[in-house]
Amino acid sequence: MTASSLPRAPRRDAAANRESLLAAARIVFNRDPSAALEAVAAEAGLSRRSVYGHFANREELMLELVTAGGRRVASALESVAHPDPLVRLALIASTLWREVESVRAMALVAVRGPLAPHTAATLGSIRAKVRAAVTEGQADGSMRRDLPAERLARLVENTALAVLEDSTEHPLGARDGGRLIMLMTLAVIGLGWRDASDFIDGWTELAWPDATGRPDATGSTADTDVTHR
Amino acid sequence: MTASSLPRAPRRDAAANRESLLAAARIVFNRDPSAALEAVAAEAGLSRRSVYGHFANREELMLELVTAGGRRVASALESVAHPDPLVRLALIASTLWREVESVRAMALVAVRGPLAPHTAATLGSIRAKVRAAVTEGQADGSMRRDLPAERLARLVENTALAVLEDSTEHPLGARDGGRLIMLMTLAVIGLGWRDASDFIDGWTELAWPDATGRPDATGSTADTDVTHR
DNA sequence: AATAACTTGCACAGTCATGTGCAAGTTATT
DNA sequence: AATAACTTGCACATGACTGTGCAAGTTATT
Repeated sequence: MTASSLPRAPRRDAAANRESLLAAARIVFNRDPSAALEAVAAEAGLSRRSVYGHFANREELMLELVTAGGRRVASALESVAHPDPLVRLALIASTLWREVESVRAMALVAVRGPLAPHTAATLGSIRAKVRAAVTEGQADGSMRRDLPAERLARLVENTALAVLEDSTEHPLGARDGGRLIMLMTLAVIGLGWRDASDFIDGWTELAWPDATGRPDATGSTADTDVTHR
Repeated sequence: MTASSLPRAPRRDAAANRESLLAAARIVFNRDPSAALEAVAAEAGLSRRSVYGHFANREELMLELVTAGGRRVASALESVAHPDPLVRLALIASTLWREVESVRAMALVAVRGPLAPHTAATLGSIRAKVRAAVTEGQADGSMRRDLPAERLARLVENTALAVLEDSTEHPLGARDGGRLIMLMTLAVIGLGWRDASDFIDGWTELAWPDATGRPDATGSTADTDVTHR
């Protein structure tokens, strides 16, 4: 006796298909944000027509994709807090690394398209956090002062994206990627490479959160060769 | 008596229009690589139809744009040579800065599209140069060794592009831009910000080529505030 | 087993951009 | 002033993609 004598409950496999479509969209649109829905459907193993059974139109699919990603990223970033602005920046960076897929999807769509304003809202909260850390770091002398905070913040942001992008074409293990994005962030912010390495190693909160004691969940690509100093 | 009694010589204004179209294409496609030819024609003050009077099709326009840019960049880079790989890298960076427009146009098209192989050839020569400098720098200890040369070279490349892109939305004076792109390159390569600044100031060949003695040709945006240490 | 929920294929209308043909204009050149 | 070179506007064919309607299937649920 769920709800009196109403027609019936929606089928469960439909929800699954909906998820398949979203997953497919993430993959396909990550390659080419303007790919046809046909391609998405194919990736999901469904027909183009059925896409419209789950989403009103292309834009709604995109929106769903981006808001979901946005929520993930935003919630992941909420917990980031640390008195030292340098540590905080590194934490933001490595957090983003853990959300690569979401971040990339958003970044690609956010560039242009009708969703730009929508994504800007989510991306905006990240920007604010970065911006604050940078201003603080410049004030206490731990970050370079030869550039205005706004520009430095944008450079940090773009560098992170660059690492993220590069890692799609040239895959990186989870832990190596996390370290690399921190290294690059610290580099842009003004640290020399040895200082950056030492800095990361000096803070336990910047160590890779290793549930077990084993190497790497995502499989450490030999390519990286991050020799830790 | 130029060439016997042939029909006639081509008109000169036609060539001018052709140039207008190329210039317009550079502007429009820089905003949106997949913009319609209509937009390009409009930017050039011509009709869409006339585009086809100068170029067989969209792709030919693109090709022309990219090869022209490629030649400029390539020839500008030919003269870059220096025993010290760090200086060489900085020189490559600042040379690219001087070719922003060409570089951006190429980079945007090179990403995807049918011209990717074509641009790859031109970009390839830059890559090789960067790659060589990096390998050399790692060998003599002047560049970070915690990353494999390939990846480091790509990071340098992407960082330069990031600076270039950022500078379109947030303009930079010619000299400030040149300095910034060198600073970022050196940062990625491993130098701390003070070291990078000192390094640039220490080599006369890295000083901004000031024909006269006056500040800046492109107008120095107060935004930059590059306080030189 | 009955049935509503879902998928599919197809047909169709609508949009947008490309590329071409042609006739009528405008403009540089001789 | 004559004329070839060039531009323009319009019409038209084409192709890729979106979004919708509907009939005929398939499948989960009761």
